[in-house]
Amino acid sequence: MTIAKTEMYTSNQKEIALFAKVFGHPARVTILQHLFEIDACVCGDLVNEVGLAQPTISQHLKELKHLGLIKGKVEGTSVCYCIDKENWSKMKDVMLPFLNLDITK
Amino acid sequence: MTIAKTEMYTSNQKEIALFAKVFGHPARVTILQHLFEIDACVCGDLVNEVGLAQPTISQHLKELKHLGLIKGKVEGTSVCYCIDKENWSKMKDVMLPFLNLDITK
DNA sequence: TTTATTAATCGTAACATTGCTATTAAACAA
DNA sequence: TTGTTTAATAGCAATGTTACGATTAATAAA
Repeated sequence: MTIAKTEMYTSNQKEIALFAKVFGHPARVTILQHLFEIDACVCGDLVNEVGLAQPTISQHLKELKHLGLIKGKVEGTSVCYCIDKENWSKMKDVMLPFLNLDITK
Repeated sequence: MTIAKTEMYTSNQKEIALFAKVFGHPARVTILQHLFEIDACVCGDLVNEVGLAQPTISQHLKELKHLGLIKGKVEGTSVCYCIDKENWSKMKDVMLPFLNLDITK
C-alpha cells in the first residue's frame, strides 16, 4: 500500500492480501511449484530452473522465506530450500475460506 | 513484471500470478468479501464500506471486472456490482490445485 | 594461505501500483 | 432545459516492485 491505510482493514483481510501478493509473481509461483516437485533444492538449481539472475532469485526466496512458506538450510557453500509444510497448511487455513466464499455464503 | 520475461513462464504460472495479484490488496479483498456478504451492491455503498475515495474504489472495481471476477449492471445513475460466480469457480480451478500442492505431491 | 564456489546484500534503473483531486459522462429530477 | 446524483476517467505525486551488475561473506578445495 502506498499510503498507510492499514488500520481500515481486518487482520484477516490484510493476511489474505499478504499471502496473495507473494503468489502474485510468476517467478515465485515457479519456485514454489518446483520445490513441491523435487522436495528440496539448492538456490543455484532454482536460478537455472527459473531463468532469472541469481540476485533476483535470492530476493524472491527472501520474500517467500519472510512469509514462512519456505525454509533454507545451509549445506557447505550451498543453501538448500524446501517448502515449510506446516506454514503452508496455515496459509491454506487463511486462503481457502476466502476462495470458497462462493460455496459457504 | 518490470522487464518483460513472460515467455519464460507457463500460462498456468502466469494465470496463478494474475489472480493472486488481484487478491494482493486488502481493499480488493474487502470488496469481494462484501459482495459475497450482501450479494449485490452499488458502487457508492462500497465507497462507504471500504473507506477509500470513490475514484480509488472505481479503479479497484475495474481490475476485478477485468479479470472477470465481478460484473456490474447499470441501474439509473448507479452501477450494481456482484460476483461472477461462474468465473469465480474457474478461478478456483486454477488456484486450488496450486494451493493444494502439499497434499497432491 | 590462496583460490574457487555459492549465495546474500548493496545500490540503482526501470517500471508498476496506489490514492487522490479535478473533471467528465450519463441518467434522472425539477 | 437546468440542476443533481452517481460513477468513470484523466492526470499526477508518492510509494513499491522487479531485475540486474557489483560486491561481500562464508565455506570448501587446492
